[in-house]
Amino acid sequence: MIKLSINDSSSLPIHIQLKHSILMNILSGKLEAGGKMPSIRSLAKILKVNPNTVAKVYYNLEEEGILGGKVGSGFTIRGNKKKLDGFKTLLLEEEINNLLGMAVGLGFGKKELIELIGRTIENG
Amino acid sequence: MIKLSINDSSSLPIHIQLKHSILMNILSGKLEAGGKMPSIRSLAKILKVNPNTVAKVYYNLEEEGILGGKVGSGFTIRGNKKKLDGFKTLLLEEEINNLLGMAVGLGFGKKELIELIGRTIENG
DNA sequence: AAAATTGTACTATAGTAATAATACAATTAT
DNA sequence: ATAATTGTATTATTACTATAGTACAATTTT
Repeated sequence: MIKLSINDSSSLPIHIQLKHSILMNILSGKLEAGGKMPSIRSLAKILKVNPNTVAKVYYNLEEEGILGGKVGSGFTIRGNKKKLDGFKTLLLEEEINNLLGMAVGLGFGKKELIELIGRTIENG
Repeated sequence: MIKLSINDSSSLPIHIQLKHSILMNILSGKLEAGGKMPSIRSLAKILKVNPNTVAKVYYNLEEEGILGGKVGSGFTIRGNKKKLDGFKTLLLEEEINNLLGMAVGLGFGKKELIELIGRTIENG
């Protein structure tokens, strides 16, 4: 089941959030490779967002080879398992590095950080 | 030594990036509580950014009690060690939860994640 | 006292993001 | 065949971000 989210209070533009959200759904397998994406109009309606904005995201993902679109039949998720798996690892590593950068910047040591992460994972 | 950074290719607006950057400098102790901030004009010149944008960030941090400004003498970093430490932990926990959310969303297990983090920390 | 610096405030302009509305062509469903 | 759906494209409008320029009052420096 697809689950997309847009946060109004986020400072990130909607099309960036939506792209990220769609990517997450594809990479997690909620949207299967080869399967069909919701139509631009239907998705726009569900998310209460302008169709132009959804189209923009779809076009963008098409340029990156993640989606393929045809008039009349809609957008399809392009297989390319390798590329998708690459994205997956890349995305997570990027997030880990963000966390690491912040922790180091704030003066946390490695041990301290790992400990805090462990605690957070257990309590979450 | 203060070290601020603005990324042109980021989707986040400059004033958000700058606020975050300043906050990091304060929380890490690079900018001491009670110390003076660079003047709006000088900081704007250094970062090659409009003075209005810097002012906006300073006003914003003033509202949150992090900074205090006076005409003629400039902005000062409001002590409140407790509040600053609170911010520090909050910021890091938020980042950890971001990572966790993404990992879970992508289908990674706790063990898998901790292992990957550990490896990334060592290799970083 | 005079000059320089600083925060504060305002107007104007340009670019991007997002919305609204409409139209057309290709495909699918009936 | 006809109708409905879908991608594609365009124009207009609004809001936000950032810049540029100017001006004034309070403080600091000289």
